[in-house]
Amino acid sequence: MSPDKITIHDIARILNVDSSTVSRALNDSPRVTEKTKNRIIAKAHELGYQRNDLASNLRKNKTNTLGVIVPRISRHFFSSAIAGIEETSYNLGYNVIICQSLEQLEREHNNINTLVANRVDGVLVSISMETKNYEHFEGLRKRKIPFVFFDRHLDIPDTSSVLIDDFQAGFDATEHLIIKGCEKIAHFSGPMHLEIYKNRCEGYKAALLKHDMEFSEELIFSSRLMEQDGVDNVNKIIELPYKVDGIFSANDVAAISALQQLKRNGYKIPEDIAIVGFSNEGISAVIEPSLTTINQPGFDIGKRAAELLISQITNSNKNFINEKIVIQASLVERDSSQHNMAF
Amino acid sequence: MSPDKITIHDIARILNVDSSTVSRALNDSPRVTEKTKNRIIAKAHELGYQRNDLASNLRKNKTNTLGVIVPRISRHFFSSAIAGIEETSYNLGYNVIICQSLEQLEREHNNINTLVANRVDGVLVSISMETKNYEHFEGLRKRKIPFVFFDRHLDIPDTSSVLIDDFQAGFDATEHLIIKGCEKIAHFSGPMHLEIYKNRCEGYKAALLKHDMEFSEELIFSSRLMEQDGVDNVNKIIELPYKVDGIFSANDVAAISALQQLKRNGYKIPEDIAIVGFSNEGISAVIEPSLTTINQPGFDIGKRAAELLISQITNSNKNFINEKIVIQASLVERDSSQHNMAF
DNA sequence: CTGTTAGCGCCTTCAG
DNA sequence: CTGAAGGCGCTAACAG
Repeated sequence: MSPDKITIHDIARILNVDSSTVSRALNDSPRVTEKTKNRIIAKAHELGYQRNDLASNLRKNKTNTLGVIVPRISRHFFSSAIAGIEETSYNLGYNVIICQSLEQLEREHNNINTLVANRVDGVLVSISMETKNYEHFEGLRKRKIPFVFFDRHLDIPDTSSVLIDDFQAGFDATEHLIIKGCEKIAHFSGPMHLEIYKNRCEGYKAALLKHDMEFSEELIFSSRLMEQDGVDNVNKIIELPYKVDGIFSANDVAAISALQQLKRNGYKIPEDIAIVGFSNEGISAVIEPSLTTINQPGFDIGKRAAELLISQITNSNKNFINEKIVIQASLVERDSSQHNMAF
Repeated sequence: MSPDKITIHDIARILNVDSSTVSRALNDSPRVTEKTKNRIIAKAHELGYQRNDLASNLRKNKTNTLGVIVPRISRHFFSSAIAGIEETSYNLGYNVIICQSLEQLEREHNNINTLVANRVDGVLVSISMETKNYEHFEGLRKRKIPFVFFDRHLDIPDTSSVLIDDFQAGFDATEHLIIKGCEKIAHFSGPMHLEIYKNRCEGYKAALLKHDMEFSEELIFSSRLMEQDGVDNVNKIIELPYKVDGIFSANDVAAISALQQLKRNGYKIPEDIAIVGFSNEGISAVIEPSLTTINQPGFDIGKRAAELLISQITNSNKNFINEKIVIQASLVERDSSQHNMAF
């Protein structure tokens, strides 16, 4: 007999029991004698048996697998979130299938189809920049596959999300700059149809309002989350007829490239211009202490999202309830999270 | 009929054909009339049918799924590699299941079991720091599941790997410092039982030798890839009775934390001490231009590894051949790879 | 406590 | 070109 492809039937035949007994023993059913159970387990081990989860899952109609869709795995925030998801899943006996949308709606659509075809028990998703409506998520709902948004979400009724309090974070970041004495604060934003960027911008505005500072559209710079954006924005800021002495960047990429571009132009940070940028575990470790950051706890968000999803899977009566977990982002001068130990 | 769980039998019944015809049509078999094929496809679409890949895979004994095991997803090099793997897999119709070993042998073992149970068609793995022998990979071989190492590998007969030319990279890095005029060059290493760190160190030694420079054990600092290591190493260097004017760090974490610690101590980079550190797409974008890096093309390695594995899966006669793809790491002053556009 | 039976949903011979 | 039949490997009812 070839050593690959041992089945419960092989074990059953060798031990002169029925395959269902083998199945029960291997699943640690209490309805098998300790003795036969041990015999079976020993033999299975000896033969190097590995259950075929495909068959098992097909039969049980449950895969213990979560699907995850992120815009881009290599963005540190998302890989941190995936690490959190994986950690929770591993502990709770779930596998994880990862998909990237690469910010494309069509791919996000395909990802969902793949996950459905693989009969995942639930889906965690952070939407692409192109995603503006939710019809493709209705397919999941129809199939009773629960899903939870994390970070980038759509405002769909009866849908759970794990989010950062972006309004508050934007407010804190801006107020921090105001308190430091900044008088002209620019804001680097992201695609404005994404809730997270809208909310961060609202926080920015609210902080200005609270401190009786003038708001000007001219100081809002949109962005496609590219490195070049930070450079371009700095070039525009330098051209302005007045002096900008603070920047609140809602995305880390622009914050860092802006920092470098400012330095190239002889600016001192934070003396000439203070910067507060969004960041997350790890990245802030490599940038200068001069750059204050709003820490996005990606790992924690992943963990919480996975926990929430799995609880919805387990208590199937709780599917598709509207549960919002809002996590506060913290303003830090220097990120000392343990997750920056390796990047 | 509930809208979830449509099967080929449902479609067959509605259309008064046999389920096998539906199966054929949906798989675009040439042995079905265009007309019935279209009828079937239209109806499937209308009902929102999604093939149950579990059943299909079980029957076909092929999952079109690759398993990936990495030490830690959130390390940027690995998330880049995963991005490359995912990209290739997506294009070639494969799914990807991701596992983390978290640098633990036991988890790596569990990961393999999980992947086997899920009947992946092949495995891509970068081993944990604890992995020193390969008995757990023999299980894969027995089951005829091909696997390919990338980056961190074991030297197993008849096993393919996609690697960086670490010796050459270490040599180049060190020679770069020598040419810049450094006379005392320290080396920050990693766990020495890992081939990659051993080879980088050998490259370092070879460069010193070529340029008639003295090699001293005192200037080799080992590391567990923690941020603290760079700090500790710098503190030791400062205490030395002679002046160290160059550092070649075989790991990015130590390079960056060392850079910061040196600055805290008033050193100017690269005037007082020049540093060359390993890095990879993205990370070097956030560090100072003063820090020269050896760029590890993680995305490319992932791509190549996935291509190689899938080709072995496809040509099953080519399984378990010893194919080594060696990729050159490039020394760059400033990484301008497109993949650093977002992190 | 163990065996028998019957599928999970799909694909693939083999007939017609 | 299409239908009938069988089985991938496993589990869950139902007997005994």
